[in-house]
Amino acid sequence: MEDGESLKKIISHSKEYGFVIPSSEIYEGLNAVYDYAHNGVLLKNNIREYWWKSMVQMNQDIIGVDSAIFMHPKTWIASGHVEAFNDPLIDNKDSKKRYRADVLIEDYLEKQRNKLNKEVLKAKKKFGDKFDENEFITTNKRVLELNDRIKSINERMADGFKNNNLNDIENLINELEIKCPVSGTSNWTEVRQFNLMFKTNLGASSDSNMELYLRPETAQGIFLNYLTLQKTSRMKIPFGIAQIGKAFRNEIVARQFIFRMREFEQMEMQFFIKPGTQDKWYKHWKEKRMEWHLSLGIEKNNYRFHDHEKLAHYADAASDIEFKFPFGFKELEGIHSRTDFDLKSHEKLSGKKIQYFDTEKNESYTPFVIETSIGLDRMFLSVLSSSYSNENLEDGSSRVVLKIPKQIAPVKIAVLPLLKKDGLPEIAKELLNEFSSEVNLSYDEKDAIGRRYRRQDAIGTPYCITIDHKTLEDNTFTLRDRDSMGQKRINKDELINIVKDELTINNLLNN
RNA sequence: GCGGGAGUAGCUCAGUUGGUAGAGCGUCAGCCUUCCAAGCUGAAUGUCGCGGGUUCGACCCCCGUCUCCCGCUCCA
Repeated sequence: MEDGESLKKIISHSKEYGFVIPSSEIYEGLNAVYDYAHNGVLLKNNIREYWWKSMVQMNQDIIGVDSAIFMHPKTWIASGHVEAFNDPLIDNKDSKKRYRADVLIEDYLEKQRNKLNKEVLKAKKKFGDKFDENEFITTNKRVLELNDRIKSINERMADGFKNNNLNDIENLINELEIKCPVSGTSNWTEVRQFNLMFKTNLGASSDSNMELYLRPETAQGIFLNYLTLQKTSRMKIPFGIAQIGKAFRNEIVARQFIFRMREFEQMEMQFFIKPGTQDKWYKHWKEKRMEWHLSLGIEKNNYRFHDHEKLAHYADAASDIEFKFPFGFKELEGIHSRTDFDLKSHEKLSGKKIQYFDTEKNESYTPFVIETSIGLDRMFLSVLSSSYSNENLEDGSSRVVLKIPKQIAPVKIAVLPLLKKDGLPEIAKELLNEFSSEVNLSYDEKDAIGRRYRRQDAIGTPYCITIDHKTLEDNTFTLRDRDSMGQKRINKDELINIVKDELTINNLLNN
């Protein structure tokens, strides 16, 4: 199947069977905003629960928090988002390529510096011991010009960026006749500012309000609360703080269904460690997190690590767990060694001491942090896209089946009376009542039994239980398996065991 | 934001050189049926993405706009 095709199929299947639907559709929808319908919520909740239990409930050294989406605006100054999330961008009209305007100038500058270095090296060789770099630069006319140019560009860039003056940046690009590396032309659009954080106002009246951002990541809610959480839970390093919540980014291009949305949900954990131990813990969490993914039982080849070469400003090591989505391998989860960057900058900006006191050594220090951060919506899409399959059956017919890992399937068992008479529906409903507090069930009495099986296949229900006339005599029923389509006769005790052994999230956790 | 493609019922799509819409599947009601969709009968469902223009008349032509997919771009 072609990639584009298969994503399209998943999108329409998602809608038709109540997983994910476009937001505000009666008003023509909103770009890259989606709502989760009934089966979608069930699946999403299960993934969330699986993550939370395995990270928090099963780790005595990890605690939880649920911080507010609104945070003090200074948070984002300290975190570096105010600076780093404001990109001036420019397009080349010929090549249709888009660049960060400042990077374009930086690259140009880099070239000039290389030129200068070459000249210096050449002269060095020529003059040997007698060479004086400063003298050379100030006396050689050509080199002096080059040096002055570099200086002046540097200054202008600093000015332009300080005042956020897009015109300055644009003029500089035009003056320097910077060319697009692809088209080789200087046919540029104007420079535009992209702010990747959503702004809103706190306070209803216009004179008393405060401008703030919707959080672009949940991590800062952990860092700001780090010391209070550590103290109130009496945690000792190493320990972690986990959080699940929404984050918002005004992406330039939000696309590919729920893969990149402007409003999304993160599940992340910040693990606080002693400085110097980051290599060990980074490795530890990389392995741990991969294990977690693989324990779901989705084909192993769908996952791979991607170690970052270019690191973000806060990290000293970073790796992604990538998943093979219908549109290729893309980031599913990030494991970052964040050093003490965040805590240190909050400490600096707030003036409050945010350190850990080590009672054994009687000294305090700023912990280092290892972060694991996974997109819940991406996880959802990975489950959905890897479980979707269109099977051709021996009898020439076909079926669409979602082979979702049983333990996180939205509906675990469908209870189906073979006929809707002779008391069969009544027995089915009794079963429903008996098990619905344990697992999510569904009841269906409409249409031929085969059709009902297919309906359950389409939403990924692992088992169907069919009540027939024999049930009236001996209390047994047919158990039909989603993946093999095989059937067998079981009694209620056996059903209880199946529920207990196969269909709960605890089964995943105990493996 | 650029380029390409697309938007008609829940889904997949058809639609006569412009005369205000159809099919299959699905859904609902009923019948028939003792285990893998496609037996029978009946029914509902669309401001043809949205707004404007041309026209006596627009799903169809023109302009704008929104949304989706692909490529580029961007990505803490």
